[in-house]
Amino acid sequence: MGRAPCCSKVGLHRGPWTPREDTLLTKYIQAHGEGHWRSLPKKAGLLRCGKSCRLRWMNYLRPNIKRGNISPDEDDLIIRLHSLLGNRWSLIAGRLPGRTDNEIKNYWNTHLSKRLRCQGTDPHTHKKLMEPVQELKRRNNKNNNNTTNRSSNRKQKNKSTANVEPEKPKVHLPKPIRVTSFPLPRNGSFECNTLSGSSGQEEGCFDSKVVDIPWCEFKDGKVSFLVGCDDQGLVSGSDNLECQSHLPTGDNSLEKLYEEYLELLKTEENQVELDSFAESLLI
DNA sequence: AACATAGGCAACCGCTCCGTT
DNA sequence: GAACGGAGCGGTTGCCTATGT
Repeated sequence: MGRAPCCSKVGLHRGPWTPREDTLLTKYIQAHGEGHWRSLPKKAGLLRCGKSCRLRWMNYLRPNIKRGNISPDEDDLIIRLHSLLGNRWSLIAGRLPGRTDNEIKNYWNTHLSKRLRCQGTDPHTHKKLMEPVQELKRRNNKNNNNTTNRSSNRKQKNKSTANVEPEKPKVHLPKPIRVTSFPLPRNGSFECNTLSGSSGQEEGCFDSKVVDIPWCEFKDGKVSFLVGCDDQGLVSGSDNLECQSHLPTGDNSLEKLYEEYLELLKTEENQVELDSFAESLLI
């Protein structure tokens, strides 16, 4: 099913955004709301592709975006979520208030995967490696790897990993349910008072009619939730349609969320539930 | 001080999903 | 059911900065 590119690339700006472009985009969205990305640039007076506008807004201009300073708690949560969900950055980001999928993806690739390797854990499978990989000192491969440019270096890196690990068959994982006509900010707030779409309002949340429940499944007439949908802000339970799923946004609440998550992981029963849920996502 | 290289991150690309016609 | 368009996602790239020699 071929399709035309999302926009004509002729005459469009690319590369880093200027403050002026940021302002134009922000003002337009403040006035007209998100969505209609394809037509937005023209209306906003931007010479940008709609996708580019969307990305810029989602990752940098949205309100309540946290930048940098990922806390150790967040680190740990990312690692645990990755072990459950794999590279499904948007889902992981959805559990971390104020964080974007792009930021988490970058952070994973540049920090966490290395750290895991150093700790003797395979960052892909989260299983123990035979022996921990020594932390690579800067430029320690100068003698071993005489690549002169970055991209070939990267390609080399990819090749070498491909040699180590058998190539995984491409599996198309199910996406989270999108029952929305309005894009929900993924910075931690989503609402699901009921699945019929009536929404509670939370301070700081966008006005939304959205139910975006990445970790819930319908099975045998029951609805099961994993994280973020029960009255503790975390996991589990069936027949829990009246879930309170407001993810906390404050520092303490993130801590609380994390503690509850750990608590959940401690119990074998819940671990099984988490595992089976994760499996259900992968099938 | 100058250069080479690795690290980090913003942005792009291509693909898939979903809703509409 | 097919075609199409909008939107979202994950992988990859390219540029700037930091650091080592």
